[in-house]
Amino acid sequence: MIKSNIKRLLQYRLCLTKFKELGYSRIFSYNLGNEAGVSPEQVRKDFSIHGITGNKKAGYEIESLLIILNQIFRMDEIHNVILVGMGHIGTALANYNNHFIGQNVYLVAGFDMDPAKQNKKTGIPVFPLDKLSELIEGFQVSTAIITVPPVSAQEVCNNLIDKGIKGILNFAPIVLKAPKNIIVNNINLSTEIEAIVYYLNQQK
Amino acid sequence: MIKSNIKRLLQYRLCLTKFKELGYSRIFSYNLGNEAGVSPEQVRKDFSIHGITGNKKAGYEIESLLIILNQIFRMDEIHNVILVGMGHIGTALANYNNHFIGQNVYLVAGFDMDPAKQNKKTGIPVFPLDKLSELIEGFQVSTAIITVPPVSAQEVCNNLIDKGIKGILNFAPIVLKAPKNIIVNNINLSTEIEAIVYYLNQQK
DNA sequence: TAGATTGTTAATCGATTAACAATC
DNA sequence: TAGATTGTTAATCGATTAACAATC
Repeated sequence: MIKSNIKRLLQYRLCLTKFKELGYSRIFSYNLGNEAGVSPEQVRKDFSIHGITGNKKAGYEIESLLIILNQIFRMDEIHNVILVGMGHIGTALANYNNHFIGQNVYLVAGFDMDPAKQNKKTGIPVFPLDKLSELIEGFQVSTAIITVPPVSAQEVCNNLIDKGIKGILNFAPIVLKAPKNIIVNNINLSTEIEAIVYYLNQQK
Repeated sequence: MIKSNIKRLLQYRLCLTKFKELGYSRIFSYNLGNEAGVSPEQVRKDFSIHGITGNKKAGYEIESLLIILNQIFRMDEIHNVILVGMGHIGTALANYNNHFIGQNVYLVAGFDMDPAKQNKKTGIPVFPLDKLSELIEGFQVSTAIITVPPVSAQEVCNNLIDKGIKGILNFAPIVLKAPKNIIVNNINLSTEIEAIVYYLNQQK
């Protein structure tokens, strides 16, 4: 499970980029918290955890904050990512190419067992699964996105780990089982909608 | 923010459906926890919170568990959902029609300001934004999905709330601001990948 | 019955919030 | 300087885990 603290830091980074584009050079915890939807104390605490300090009177300098955050998240290095399953969601992510994912994160290849999908025109080249090893090694990929149907997700997951993948973002609606040293982030889009429906009914 | 307890209950529901299809009629907290990736104690505790009880020796009956969960999440009623922004992600979700979202949750209409997107062939009809009121009222919609670019997301959000929407699933990479009575679930896909990259580097 | 499983209470853990001294 | 803001410590809150009596 991804820590809230980490998610918020990444959110702060987005907000800071926005403030920078608006021409700001310094910012207070209050402004950043307001933009990120959290309290100023939470912002300072989050920074404190990672040893990030500001200026007692003048808040934080946006530029240096961004540099520190980029270091924490290794955004100064290139991270190649692959995607398995060129269905609707997979194709959508591929069409963003490296735009949906952050700075210096690149979707270098897609995979699908269906030859028709392999010829499909998307933002990234699509290969059959027997090319996995070759491309993972060639592009030095350690992170993969799974967008296959739930029945085949665990099998694909095992296959990816076997080929050297260490981190997985899974969109298939099952909880993937993997060794503890593998980072698995399960996202279930239907659950996110159903939870909203639940809370709406709670209000009544 | 969605409680973990609620997310897990929805996950249990998926697992139970799977077990049912495999022909099982009863299940122990251990089996369910194993499938959902949590401890048996966590399963029992989650059930306990909602007053769900099993049988001291024979575990839980799958069929009645599913009935109770469906009641908790109002899955016996129809929930119509709309989607604003027919870009890559929006189109992908629309193409699933009501398959990506749960039982009795239907994507009834998409919206986009671009007339070209309005004619695009997708699983759902696409309208200009001035039809929002008409369709929200006609289909009695209270939940919307936002898949527009970040610059227009807050404006779309305000517009939706103004038209009577009470719950929002937001894929735009900003934290939407909304009154407390509005349920907002912000999902940032790039953050999910970047968090994995972070944890992978932590291991080194 | 004996053994296994539930349901709940208590203990622990972690995360958020509050408070406030330090200080720019 | 006075006032505002940070950074950290302590307090609170909530969620998870452990323990175990009840019991099928």
